[in-house]
Amino acid sequence: MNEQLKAISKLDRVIHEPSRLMIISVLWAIKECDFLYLLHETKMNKGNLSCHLTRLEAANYIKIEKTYRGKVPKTLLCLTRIGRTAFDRYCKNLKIAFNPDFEKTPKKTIPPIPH
Amino acid sequence: MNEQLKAISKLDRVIHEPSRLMIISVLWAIKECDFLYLLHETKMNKGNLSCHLTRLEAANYIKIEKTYRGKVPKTLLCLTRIGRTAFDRYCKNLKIAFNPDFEKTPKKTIPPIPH
DNA sequence: CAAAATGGTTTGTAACATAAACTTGTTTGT
DNA sequence: ACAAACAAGTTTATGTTACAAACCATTTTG
Repeated sequence: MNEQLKAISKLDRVIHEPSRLMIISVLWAIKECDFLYLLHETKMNKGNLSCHLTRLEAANYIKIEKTYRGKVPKTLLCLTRIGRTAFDRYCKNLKIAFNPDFEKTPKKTIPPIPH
Repeated sequence: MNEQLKAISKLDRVIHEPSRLMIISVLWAIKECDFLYLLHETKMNKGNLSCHLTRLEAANYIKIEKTYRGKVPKTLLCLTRIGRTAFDRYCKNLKIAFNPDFEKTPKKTIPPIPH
C-alpha cells in the first residue's frame, strides 16, 4: 500500500463529509459565527445543518453555545482545539493523497506493476 | 457563498468516498489492473471492493472486464474516459476548496463578517 | 475424492444524510 | 387582545450507503 493510498484511508470521515467540510472550513477561517450565518453561507437547509452541527459537537470538534440576542435565540458555533487539530491532520493527509503538488497529468508515483 | 464552499459542495460524491478515491487513484496511475491487485493495494475486503467497483461501473467511471487467465477468473478494471474526466474535475474542485496553495495557517480569504 | 484455496458476488445490518414536520417562542396585523 | 405569520432551530422519518459476513462456483492440493 503506497503513501497516497494510506493517506486516503486515514482521512477522518467526520470531517470528510462535504457538508461538514464546509462548516469546518468556515469556522476555521472566522473564529466564531452563528447558526444563520452558516445556514446562508453554506446553502444547506436547517434540519440538515442542525444534524451536522450535532455530529461535529459529538466528536468534540465544535462548541455549540446557545445564547440570546435580546429575546431572539442565537446559536454560536466555534471550532474546538481538538477540531482544529483534526482539520489540520485531515488537510495533511489530503495533501499527501494528492501528492506531490496537486497538479498531475499524469501522476509521478507509479504503483508496482500489477500482476 | 464563497468560491471554496461552492467547490466543496460540487465535489462528486461517487468519487469522494475514500474507498472509491483509492480505487480511482490507482486506476488513474496505471492504465489497468485486476481485482486482486486492487484488493491488496487498498487493503479493502473483497465484498467491499466488489460493491464499490459495481458502483463505479454504474456511474460509467470504470470498465469491468471479466476474463480468464487459463482456468482462473480474472477481473480487469480500467478507468473510462468519463471516469478520468470526472476525476480531473474532482481534483480541480478540491484544489479550489483548499485554495490557494493548500498550506494555510490561517486562510487568506476571510468570509464576510458574520452577523 | 475430500478438503482447502481462489476469485469473486450476494445479503443483511447498522450508520448516515437529508428534508419534512414539528416545537417554542416572538412579532405583526387588525 | 388575539390570531396569523415569522424566527430559529430540533426531531422524526425515510431512503441511501458502506461494510463485512456468508455464500457460491470452480480449481487445486493432499
